[in-house]
Amino acid sequence: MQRIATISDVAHLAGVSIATASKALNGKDQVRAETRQRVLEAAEQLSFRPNPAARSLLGGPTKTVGLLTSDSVGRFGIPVLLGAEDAFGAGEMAVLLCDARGDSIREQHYIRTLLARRVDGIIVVGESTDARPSITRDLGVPVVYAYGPSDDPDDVSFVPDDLEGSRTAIKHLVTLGRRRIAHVTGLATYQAARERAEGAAAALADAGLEPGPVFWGQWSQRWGRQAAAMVLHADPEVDAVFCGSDQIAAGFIEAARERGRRVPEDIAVVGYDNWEVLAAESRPPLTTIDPNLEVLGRTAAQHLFAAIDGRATPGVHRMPVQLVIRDST
Amino acid sequence: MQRIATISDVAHLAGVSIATASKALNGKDQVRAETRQRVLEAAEQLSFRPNPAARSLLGGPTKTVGLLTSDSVGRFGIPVLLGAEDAFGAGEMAVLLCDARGDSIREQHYIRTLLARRVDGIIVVGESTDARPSITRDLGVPVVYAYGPSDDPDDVSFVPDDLEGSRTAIKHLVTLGRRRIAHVTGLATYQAARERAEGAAAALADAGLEPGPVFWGQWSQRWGRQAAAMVLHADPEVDAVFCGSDQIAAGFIEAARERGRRVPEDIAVVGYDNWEVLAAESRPPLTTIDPNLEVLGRTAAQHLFAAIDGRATPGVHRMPVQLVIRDST
DNA sequence: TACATTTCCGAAAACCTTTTCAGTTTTTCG
DNA sequence: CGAAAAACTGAAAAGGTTTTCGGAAATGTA
Repeated sequence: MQRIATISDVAHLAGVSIATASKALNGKDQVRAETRQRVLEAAEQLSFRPNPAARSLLGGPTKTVGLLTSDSVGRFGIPVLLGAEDAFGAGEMAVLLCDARGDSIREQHYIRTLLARRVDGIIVVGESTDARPSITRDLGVPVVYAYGPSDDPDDVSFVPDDLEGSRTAIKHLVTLGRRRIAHVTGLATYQAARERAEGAAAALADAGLEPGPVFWGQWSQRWGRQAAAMVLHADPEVDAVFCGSDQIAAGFIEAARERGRRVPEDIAVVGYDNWEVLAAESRPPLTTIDPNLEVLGRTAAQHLFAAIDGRATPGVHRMPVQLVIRDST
Repeated sequence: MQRIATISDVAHLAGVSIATASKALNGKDQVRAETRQRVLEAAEQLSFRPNPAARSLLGGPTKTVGLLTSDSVGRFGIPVLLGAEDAFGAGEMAVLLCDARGDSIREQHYIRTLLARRVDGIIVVGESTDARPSITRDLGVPVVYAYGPSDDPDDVSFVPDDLEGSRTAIKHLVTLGRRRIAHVTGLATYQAARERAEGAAAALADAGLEPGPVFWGQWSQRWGRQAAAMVLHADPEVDAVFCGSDQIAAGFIEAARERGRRVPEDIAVVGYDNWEVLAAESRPPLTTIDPNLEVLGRTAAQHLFAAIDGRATPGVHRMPVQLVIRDST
């Protein structure tokens, strides 16, 4: 087992004092270029990494951030988390992972733990796009909310732009010449469902079409199948359906096919989420809206950096989403 | 924002020396009960949390572990990671998350970072059950491998027992009276595919049946559909198929149905992984093997605790898996 | 050469906690 | 009561890094 090199090992190898070594390594300008070079080489040779504990003892940054997920990291949390981890890794930050499992007691506990460890900032990853209680007040460290925004508009939040996403989906269908467009989505208790329906209605109005019916249900394949029956019965002439999730869309396609409708010839289907396993594997592969969650996570992380630097950017930021065109339209 | 209390604040408030306060707080037995009480109250009042940085500087445990994933995008890593996080959280451990994205340079970098931060131990979460190079040598901290074992048998590794899982699947089919059992699975370059095929063959032999054909392909739904055609063509009398993954099984079921075979009446199907979205939503819902990944992760974490305590348990430990019976058999 | 600047370097303090060791007080026992 | 043992307390050091400040060396000026 190799002993981990300390700065005094480096200083000794370079033949300078500890103080000089520190200054050389941190880019202070009181060191001759040639001396600095020697120190840097010594550090390289010993693969020296400053001990963050010692550093933070001085009151400096700990180069550590907390990643607090409110619910056991679901399907949506993961990419956000990865994007954030990616950005932090590049910034020499270490990420402390805390999964509160939807338990607010546990969340409080984790927040205290994170503060005791003197994290420089916290990212809160939500489980849905519904607003969640702010934890920012009096915390003493910057907080950025990703996916699920804070209920305090002065906090910094990043959410996917579902309004724009659903507009894009509808516009795509209209461009293809579809005129009778239904919308099948999840529970209206979800902000995501409400916003997607709202965006869809707005886009239909823009196109001079009357808003089609909205079918609210579960976020499941089963509901997609049920809804197919309802939609086709309610309006046999329907030529397109915009689904609030890929799961719903996958169920819808399946049931529509069984009823003899060809996709996309008779009825075009657009999903939401771009959940690869469903969207790419369904038959035909699904046109869908990709919420770019990894980019969202990365962006949130970068803004946490900024906030740590004192350049916070309050507000709920809507991140662009993307239309992924496959064979279902 | 209030200044964070230090132990000397506590000592001062309680009217004792710093040393006494420390001993009282850490349960050392050289403090009179009444003194201890006073200190504890003072700590409570100031909501004092010891600074882990200062603590770790002394060479004591940092109460921090590294969670190194080679590819956490993979859906297998996630539950393992959650289980581990769960166990650590309960043990007052903080988890440093590092995602090397399958890049060994990056992995080296992260390992150095973790060491510089003086983690007490590291869990390495693999992306597949194939053995991966050991990082344990000369590291100076205990390492436990979860899901993907180390290639060094002296390391501590935890993997799902695919051999037993596939035996269970076959036994289940045999119990149901099925006799002509095919096996459709992924690429033979995967240890998982090889072991599952091996276990299946062994179980068939145990039952006095001749091993059916094995179809190697991709881990995809598409391959499942293709394979259905091949299997049904090769042996029209086949009455069961054991698939190496739920994706394959889902594809198989779909294609079999299209060819007029009823599941499970004409042909029973068992999947592998218990990937909820596929297994529970397919029609009919899939009987499948659940590898219990979250338990595996938790167990690995607990054994890391043990290893940190000096009670390592070398070897590759095969963790039990579970048959989940649904409607496809 | 003598002096004033400028440049560079190193000693030491500070950060917070734990632990050791020596000193002080209390208790026990003959 | 006196001595020995036990119980308790506090000063100080250690751990790795950054920063401040004073001093030394090098350079420029008279």
